[in-house]
Amino acid sequence: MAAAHCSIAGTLEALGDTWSILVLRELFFGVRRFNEMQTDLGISRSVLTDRLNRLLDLGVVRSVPYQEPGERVRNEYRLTRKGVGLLPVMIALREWGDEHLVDGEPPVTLNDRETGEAIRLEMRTPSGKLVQANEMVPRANPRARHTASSQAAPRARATSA
Amino acid sequence: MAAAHCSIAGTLEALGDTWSILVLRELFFGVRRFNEMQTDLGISRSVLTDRLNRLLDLGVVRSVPYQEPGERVRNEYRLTRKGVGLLPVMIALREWGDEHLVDGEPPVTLNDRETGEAIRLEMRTPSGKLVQANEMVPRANPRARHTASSQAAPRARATSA
DNA sequence: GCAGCTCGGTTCGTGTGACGAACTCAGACG
DNA sequence: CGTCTGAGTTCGTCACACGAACCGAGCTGC
Repeated sequence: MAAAHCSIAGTLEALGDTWSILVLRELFFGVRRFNEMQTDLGISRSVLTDRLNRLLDLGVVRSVPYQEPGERVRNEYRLTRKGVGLLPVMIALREWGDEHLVDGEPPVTLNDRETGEAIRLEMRTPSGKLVQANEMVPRANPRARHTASSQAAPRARATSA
Repeated sequence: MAAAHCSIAGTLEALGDTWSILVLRELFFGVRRFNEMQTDLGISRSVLTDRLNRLLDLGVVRSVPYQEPGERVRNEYRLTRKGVGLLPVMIALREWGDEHLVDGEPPVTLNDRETGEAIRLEMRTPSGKLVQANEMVPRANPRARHTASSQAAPRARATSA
């Protein structure tokens, strides 16, 4: 059952539920506080509590005490380095949505802070060659120990459109 | 409630359930047939039927008749161009899992068919500048019509580790 | 020509988990 | 003292995912 023979399954098992990625999106956008996330997302409070705890357990998020003037100390949530590593996932989801779901201008963009240019994902080899989707071949790594032996063995077929 | 003010939410609303992305992973790996997917994934047959129909409705997948010699005509599933557009999402999920979940060799890689080199995602501007996660700023697009006015307005803060 | 096989589903009863609403708790303020 | 606010917790309900069983179209062997 959904053995992590490939890291896609592992990542989805960790974060693939209805809300985790949306909570992370809030954090990427700078929304860090419980109530703010809850009203933004329309998530139920109990589920938000649960998701934040799971993200803490995963080490994707950490909680940081803060104090507004004239308020008591409270906790807010921030991405860890591990959490920031999910940025490409966010960008990939956003790019696909912008291209295939939204008509007209995309509602949010991600820009280089220095030049202001929009940021896009590219698929390249280490030598810098830009690769298109139909030029790729999945390959099982012979050096990896297989947790689940014969599941979904890649066929070395190219992805066909 | 989870309004698509940003395409991430839209994409997740379309594909963000437990199984859709794993079904797509099977298709990327060349697994196209109902039973094969079902046993690979350990998904219940009813849910697999439902997910495939949703993916067909979305236009991410199309069904193609095929006939094995000495068998009747059956249907298999293939990615459409729109479906292939999700490849960066897959790669991003895999890269994160390889880096943060798997210890040791990653079980599956994606390689350039021509040179055999591994493929990685990079974040760049159109002018070719490579950008790191902490050099990015989310920005609301003023020209986009807002479906939900004040939800989760990006703060123009950088993502902080 | 009918029994049996395989693939690709559909049906159905059960259980987990997401939901909204209400409640709790700790400190600041008047 | 009472009230307000942010951050949760508790609880009853309901939808959806689950496994197991069933269905049915076409091919083969007898």
